[in-house]
Amino acid sequence: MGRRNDHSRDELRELCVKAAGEIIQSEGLGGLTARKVASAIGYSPGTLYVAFRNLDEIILHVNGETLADLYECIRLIPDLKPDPLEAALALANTYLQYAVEHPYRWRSLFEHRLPPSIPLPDWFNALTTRMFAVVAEPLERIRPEMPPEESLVASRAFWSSVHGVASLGLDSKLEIDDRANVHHVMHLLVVSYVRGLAASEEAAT
Amino acid sequence: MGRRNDHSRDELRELCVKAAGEIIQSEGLGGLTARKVASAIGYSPGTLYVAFRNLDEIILHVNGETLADLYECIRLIPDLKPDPLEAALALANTYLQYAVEHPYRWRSLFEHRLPPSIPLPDWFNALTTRMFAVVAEPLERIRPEMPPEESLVASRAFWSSVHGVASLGLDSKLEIDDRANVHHVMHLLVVSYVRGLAASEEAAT
DNA sequence: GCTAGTATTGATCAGTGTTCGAATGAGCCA
DNA sequence: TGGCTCATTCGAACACTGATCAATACTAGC
Repeated sequence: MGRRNDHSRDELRELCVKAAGEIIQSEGLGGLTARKVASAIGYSPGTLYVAFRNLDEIILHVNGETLADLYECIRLIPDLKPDPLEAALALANTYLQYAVEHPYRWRSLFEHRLPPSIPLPDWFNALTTRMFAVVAEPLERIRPEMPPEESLVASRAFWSSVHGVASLGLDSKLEIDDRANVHHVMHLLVVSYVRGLAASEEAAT
Repeated sequence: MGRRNDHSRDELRELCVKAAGEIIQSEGLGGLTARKVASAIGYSPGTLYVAFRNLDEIILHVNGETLADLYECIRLIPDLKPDPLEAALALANTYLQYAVEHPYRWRSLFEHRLPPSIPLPDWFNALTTRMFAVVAEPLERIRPEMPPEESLVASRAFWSSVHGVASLGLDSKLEIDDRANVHHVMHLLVVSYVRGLAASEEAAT
């Protein structure tokens, strides 16, 4: 064939990301292949590589959408829950729920890794930062005197640990019976962490 | 060639796991291929498949060794640190240190995933359980009245959250400047969690 | 020295990401 | 309308992957 011009380059990129997202959603990151994406959008494999440098770049955009999606799920929580502990619990539960409902998309966020030399692009990191900001807000309400550096650390500690529980829990690496218990573990983590954070006037070493 | 009988089947398995472990250690899970393992032990690719069902099985054994290794690093900590908070800090720091020092081996523990239908073998799960037991002990000292189910949950919450911080931190997904700050985040997590756990007489919902 | 049987091989298969020369057809100008 | 140009698209090809299995080379027993 030759020039069809059915889609502009930007439309092509969008098509690729959409198709790749659907494949990841239903088959997982491991089920994603260049040929599948190509055939899903009705182009040949070679065409993917004029729209993106490689498959990694496509996956990165899918993950970006997932991050944005997750952000939408949590962004309003701090406003809806005046009580910091309740807000923290809602954030953690929403995260866990998202992971349960979109297991493959969520996993792709952590399964996918760029070659060690290549750093994540700025637009991607911005999505992460924005998310931490949502989490930081209720924690700051717990200890208003906390300096900004400290709140940064507190939000990272909180969000990573919530992620850790979700991650090991849903991978059944917790050696704990059923799924309900993952929620139990999450609850204990959040309650303890928030209570401990509130109790410590000086948290640094 | 034909029958060489240089090694018994068990020796062959050991050789494979050793070679695979070294490849993972230096090139990561992604750098592991059946052909590399075969050439490292001086056999042809086909021979791997008489010793193991597939590559996954080899990786599982490498991960098992890593888990055992990590266990050796932490097992004595509760005895050496009578103070529960100090023990918890030492456990978390040792975990983080292990992850920093053996990044590829450690990552392989979580990067590798069996097909969804196939559960982890019992001998592997036993290694995980054994590890949680070490972690549970200092936490029980914090709240001696805690029933066994509760201590199970508490140790899972603790260890998963420590893992979460290490995992996101070392993947530079924390959006935080330098590596020293990962330790800072870990410290805050442990101090807060332990303090909060101590404070809560009733932790369940 | 022969034979039986097994340990080992390596060519082979179907798949992967990625590349690039070749083919096509849209848009432009005479 | 005819012809030209060149961006766009294709798909064969490359080097690789995990896994299989008929053929082979060897050891052990007699």
